[in-house]
Amino acid sequence: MLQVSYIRDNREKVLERLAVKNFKQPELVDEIIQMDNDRRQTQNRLDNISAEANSAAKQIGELMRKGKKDEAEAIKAKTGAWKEEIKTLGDALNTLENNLNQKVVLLPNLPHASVPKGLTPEDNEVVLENGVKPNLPADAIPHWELAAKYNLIDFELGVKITGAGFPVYKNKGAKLQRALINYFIDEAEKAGYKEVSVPLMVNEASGFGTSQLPDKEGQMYFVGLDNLYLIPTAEVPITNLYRDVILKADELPIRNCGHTPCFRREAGSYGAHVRGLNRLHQFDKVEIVTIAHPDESYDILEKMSAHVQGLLQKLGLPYRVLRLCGGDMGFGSALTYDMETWSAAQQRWLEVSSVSNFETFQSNRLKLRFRNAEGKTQLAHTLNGSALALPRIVATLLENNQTERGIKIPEVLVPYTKFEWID
RNA sequence: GGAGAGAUGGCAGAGUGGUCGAUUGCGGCGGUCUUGAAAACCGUUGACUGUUAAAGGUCCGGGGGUUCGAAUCCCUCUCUCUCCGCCA
Repeated sequence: MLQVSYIRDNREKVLERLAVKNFKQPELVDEIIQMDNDRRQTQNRLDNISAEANSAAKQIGELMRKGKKDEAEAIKAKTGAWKEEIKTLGDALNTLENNLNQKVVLLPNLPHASVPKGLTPEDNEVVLENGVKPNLPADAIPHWELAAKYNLIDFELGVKITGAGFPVYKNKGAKLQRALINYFIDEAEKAGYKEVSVPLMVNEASGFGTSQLPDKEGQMYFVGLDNLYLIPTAEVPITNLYRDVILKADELPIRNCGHTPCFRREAGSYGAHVRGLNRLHQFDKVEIVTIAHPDESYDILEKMSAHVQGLLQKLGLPYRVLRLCGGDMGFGSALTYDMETWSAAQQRWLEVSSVSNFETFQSNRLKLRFRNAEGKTQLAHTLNGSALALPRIVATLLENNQTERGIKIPEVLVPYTKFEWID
């Protein structure tokens, strides 16, 4: 959520930046400024009357104590009108604030200066490409066929017990999951991220804090009886650990990592591109989250990106890094890098990670602050990224590493899987 | 699920209608002392809003009410704890 004071002071810049994100309602900006003026005016009137009423109440108290009842009664007689006006103005202020908030929440974050203009994924900027795309034999098959051939994943069984998009992993397929999770966590810890294990359901306040709510209810599973949401990503609970917290400057940056399953309704998805592991309702992911000083957050974003790339390199997967264009970026992000691996059997890039700097967009909602050099509270920056999401990694590993003998497990994973081949 | 108790500043914990944004202790910060540290002593220490800076305003779990005046009284919601029951 943008800060109203910032919008007020930087109207032109806000409009210019929102245009990069192809924001459809630029008129909201002026509406918000106008509403904020009204709000401030009302607040001012309310404050003044409250001040009068407060001092009158004090006088009455004093007079009563001195036994000057008549004088006290005289002042009391005047308070009725104030009281009424305080009530009226208070209600008006409430309404104004609510209306204002409802509008502010509609504004996406302002994109960083380096974000390319553009509307669709085709407009994303390829930052770099790394690794060698394997030349598979002509009879190479996609991962869903490999999964069946080697009895690794049973999609139909998942449909029986839950529904489409909830696969059952079996045999070496299940072991590979566990190996990847442990490997990713170990690597994150080596890079300085402290592991946390967090709840898989969150309340509404948490959903709001990381900007899933309001508006993206439709993407999350909701447990109505208890008013809880299943997490679409560990970003939500891990970032919300620091909701309503004022940190010391020397505690920054705070780095956390965690593994969770993620639950996504993926309403509206369909077609060949969602086959197999390409798009699921439940999947496992290791997430890295950083709370950073604003001066450092972009350096840290690069480091987080480098960490993710390091994982892909060690796994021997060809990948590329995209700088998302304004139109393809998430609502709350200021700058996002997507990492995609090359799936050789499907002949397409698969997104396996997304690393973003949210600047103060989340922290303003979270009330996540730190005490700066002047001793004042200041909003921190929040960043997060997948390191990594499992299913498409599994898909790419299976497809790219298929040989006549079987599927070769990358060396770095062998200590975790305890086997070298799926055959 | 049943019964009871509770929610106050970073933490602990006072405060039951007025001078309370809130006693005190711990913690934090600054200082004295010390080669340095500890101890001791002195001072300081909530957030938001607002202003050039002040003043002022708001906040004692959330919301509503009573009153000239509410941390304090009333209603309501949420959460936490204890005991009982059930249970991985």
